[in-house]
Amino acid sequence: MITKPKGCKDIYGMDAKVWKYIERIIDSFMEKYNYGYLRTPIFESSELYHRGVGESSDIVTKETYDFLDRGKRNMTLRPEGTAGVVRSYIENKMYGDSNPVKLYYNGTMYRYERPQAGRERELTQFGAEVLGSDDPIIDAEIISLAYQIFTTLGLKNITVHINSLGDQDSRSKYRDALVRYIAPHINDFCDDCKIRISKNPLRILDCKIDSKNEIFKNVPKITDYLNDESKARFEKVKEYLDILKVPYIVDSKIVRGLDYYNHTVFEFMIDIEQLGNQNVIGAGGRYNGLCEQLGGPSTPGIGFASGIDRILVAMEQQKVDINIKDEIDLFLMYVNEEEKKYAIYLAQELRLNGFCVDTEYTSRSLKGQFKQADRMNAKFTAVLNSEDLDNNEIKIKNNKTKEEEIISLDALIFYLDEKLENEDEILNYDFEDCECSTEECHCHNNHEED
RNA sequence: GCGUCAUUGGUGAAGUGGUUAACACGCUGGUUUGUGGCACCAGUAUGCAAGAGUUCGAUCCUCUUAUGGCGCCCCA
Repeated sequence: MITKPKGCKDIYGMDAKVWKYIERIIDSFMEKYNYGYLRTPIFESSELYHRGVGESSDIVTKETYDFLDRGKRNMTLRPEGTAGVVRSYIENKMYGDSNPVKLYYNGTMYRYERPQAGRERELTQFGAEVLGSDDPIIDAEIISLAYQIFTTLGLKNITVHINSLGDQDSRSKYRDALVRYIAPHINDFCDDCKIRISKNPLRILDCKIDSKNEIFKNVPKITDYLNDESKARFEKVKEYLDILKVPYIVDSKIVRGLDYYNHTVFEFMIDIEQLGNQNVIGAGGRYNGLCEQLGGPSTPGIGFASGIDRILVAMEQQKVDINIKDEIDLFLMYVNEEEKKYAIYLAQELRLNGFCVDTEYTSRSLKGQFKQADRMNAKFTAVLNSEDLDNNEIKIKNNKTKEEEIISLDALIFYLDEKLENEDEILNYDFEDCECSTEECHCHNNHEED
C-alpha cells in the first residue's frame, strides 16, 4: 500500500469543515485589519533560508527539505513564511509603495523533524508581516490581531507572553552577561546546555531540565540590559496593548530561537494536554535587520505565525462549539430509470437555485436510500414517483417533523426557499455590542468571567 | 538525528506457536413485491503493517524496513 509521507496528514470529513471555518475566520480578520494576501512559492532558493535564519541554530543544516532541481539549483521547501515574504517585499520593490506594507499568508511549510504531537513535517501556517514601520503601534496591532483570531475561533486559556530583546547592542550585551553569570556554574547544567552556552546561550533560559536550577533565581534579566530607547519602546508596546485590552505576561524567558529577532518577541501559549510540549500556538517578533540581511534596503519588520494543525487539535480538545452544518437541504430518491432522469434534472435545477441537494448514486433499495438521506442529515426528502411527476407534482417530506406535502413542481423552489429561510451567516458576529448571552458566541469578551 | 513503545476487517478492538481469527459498531441485502430510522435474519479479514529468517508449522519468536504514539535535540 502506498502511504502518505512521514509526518504528513490527510484532512477530510469534519476536520476539513473545521479547517475551512478556521481559514474563513483568518481571511475575514486579515481583511478587516487591512492586510493584503500574499502567495509566495512553496520552495525557494536554499540561500534565502541560509542567509535569513542565521548560523546559531540547527534549522538550516538539518531540518529543512533541501533538494537539487534538474538544473542543479539548490532549492528548499519553505520551512517558515517570513523569509519568503521579505524576499517578495524586496524583489517586488514594495518598499517603493506607501509604507508600511501589511501582508498575510496561509500555506504549507516543511520541516524535516521527527513527528510528535502537534509537530508534522508538512504543516500549515498562517501569519502576518508588516514591513516599513518601526512604530510600537504595529507591534501591538500584530499581537492583538493574532489574539483576536484565536479568541474568535473560540480558544480558551490562551496566554500572551511578551518580552523585549532590545536592539542588537542590548542583546549582545545581555548575551555576554548571561554567559558570564552561568559559565562558572556550567557543570551544574545539563549536557545540552553545556553546548548551548557557546552556541546559543539565550536558549538556556527555556531549557526544560535546567529551568528548575537554583542558579536561575538570580539570573540576569534582559530587561536590565535594555538601553533607554529600547526600554521606552517596550513600554509603548505594553501601553498600546493595554488600550487594545490584550492581556499579556511579561516573560523574560521568551527569547526565540533565531538570530534576526530584536525588540518585541512574543508567544501565544495554550494549556492543552494533547499538544504536549508543543503548547505554543503562535509566535513572532520584530526583525528589523532581516530585510537588509537579505539584500534589501534597511527596513523594519515584524510578524507572527501560527500553525493551523495545532489550532485544530486545540479546538477539538477544548470542544469548541462552532456552527458547522453537516447537512443538506434535500435528498431525492427514485426507483426506475424515468424517475432517475428526473432526479438528476431536478437536482441540477435546485442546485443552480442555491439549494444543497443530493440524490442516489448506487442503486440502493428505497429503504437504503432513506438511510442514506438520514446519514446526510437531509432536511427534506422526496421520493420521485412517476405518477406524481406526470401530474406535475412532487411529494416532499420534512425529515424532522415527518410532515408530508404534495406540492406542484412549479412551486418547489418557492416552497423550499420559504422553509429553509433561517440560514445564518458564520462571520456575522458583532464584536462591539455582543452581550455574550449564548455559549455559541465567539466574541472575544471573556465568557468565563461572566 | 537519538531513545522508547506500538501496528489485527470500513471502525473500536479480543485472541493463540497448530487446521472456520471472538465480540461490537458500521455497511449491504432480506422479513416489508415503492416509504426509512425499531426489531429479527443473512452477508461482510484465504488474513493479523511489509519483507526475510527460526520452526514440521508463525498473526504470535528473531531481524530489517515502513508508519504511528511519547520523550530528547531543535523549534522558524
